[in-house]
Amino acid sequence: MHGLLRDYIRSRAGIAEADLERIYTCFSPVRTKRNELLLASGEVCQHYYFVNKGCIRIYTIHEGGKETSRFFAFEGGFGTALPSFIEQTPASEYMQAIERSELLKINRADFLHLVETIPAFGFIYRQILEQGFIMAQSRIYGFQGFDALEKVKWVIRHQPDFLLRVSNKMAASYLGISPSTLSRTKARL
Amino acid sequence: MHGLLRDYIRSRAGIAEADLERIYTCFSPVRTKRNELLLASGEVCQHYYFVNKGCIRIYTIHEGGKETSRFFAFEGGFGTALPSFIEQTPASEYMQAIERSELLKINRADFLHLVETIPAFGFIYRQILEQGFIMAQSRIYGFQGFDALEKVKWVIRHQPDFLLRVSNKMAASYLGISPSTLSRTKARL
DNA sequence: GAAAAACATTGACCTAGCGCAACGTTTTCA
DNA sequence: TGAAAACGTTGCGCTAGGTCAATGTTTTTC
Repeated sequence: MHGLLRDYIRSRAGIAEADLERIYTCFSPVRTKRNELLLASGEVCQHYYFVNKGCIRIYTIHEGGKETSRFFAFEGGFGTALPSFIEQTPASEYMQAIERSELLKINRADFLHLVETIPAFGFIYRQILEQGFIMAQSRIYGFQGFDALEKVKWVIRHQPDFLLRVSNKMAASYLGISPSTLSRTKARL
Repeated sequence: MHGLLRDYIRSRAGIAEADLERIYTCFSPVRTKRNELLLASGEVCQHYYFVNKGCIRIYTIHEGGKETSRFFAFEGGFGTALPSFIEQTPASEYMQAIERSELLKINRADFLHLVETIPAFGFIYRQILEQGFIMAQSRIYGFQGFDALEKVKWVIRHQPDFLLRVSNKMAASYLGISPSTLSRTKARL
């Protein structure tokens, strides 16, 4: 149950077995069906999720109903609606499991407590933030000035199975192009 | 000299006077002239900067010479080429003072040491990362689907003096539109 | 397992905004 | 302080990619 999580932590920081145990007990398993909503816009996010199996998507819906996908967490990744989770304000985003998934969730109080009392966990959280920051920046700024073809090539290079696991519509909204354009672009790869 | 920095820290975390002193001694003052380069692409970033007066810009140059501005730090803000600073890899970005500025800089070893030995400083760094992440996301994803006029209105609302302090060219490259389009857009506000 | 709903693909049309160029203004620096 | 370089603004033509709609395919639901 906690195998992937243990690997995640162990590979990033030295940690005592007792601390690992303490961490495990804070995470509880959740099973979802396909497209199950984990958080709706307007709610305050109370949990951080770790993906054992399946996939989480974070997205927003603009006026007019258009969706923008911000982030996907696959097996072995963490994900949450960070602004809401951190500041305990109503989320502007939605969070859903886009496949039948097995998740581990931890509530905010426990999470912050672990961050503050287990140095290795605090370190890992800092890493998550740093990496998230770096990834988001490189993806997004890299995209400035990319045309559709370059964006698609970029995602194929950096997340090879992304286009295979995610629907066209979601992938398009992640890349910031229309589904039609993504279709056309894939056709001429 | 350290007044702004003290305010910054004090307003974000309770901290002992002795720890504040320790922090000060790690920061050394730097004066720059207008457009002075602090870091060139390809170099490894060794310093974190705090802006006492003036402004720092982080930007990249694509093939073809086109610039993209990623981030501006004004008075009372922190800035660095984070990916390079964190991972000690050659930076893909440039960092410059775009005005005659007074900065405080701290080197990486001292910075990490403070993060690890002064809890309040570690907390503040985590806050910087969290806020940076949130800001970057909200700016960038908010822009998905914005047309030029909406982008300009957004920046006027969120950073009212931005367009006044930053050249058209830089502002345009920050908003992801061409200087011509920014000119035209401002003309019809 | 059949009807309905959502999705992918492709074609036709249209527009926001880009590149380029011209021209006036501001900044730089010797 | 004066020449040269950089910048801001505006006009013009072009194109990448958006919307809308039609058709076929997959998924959902009862």
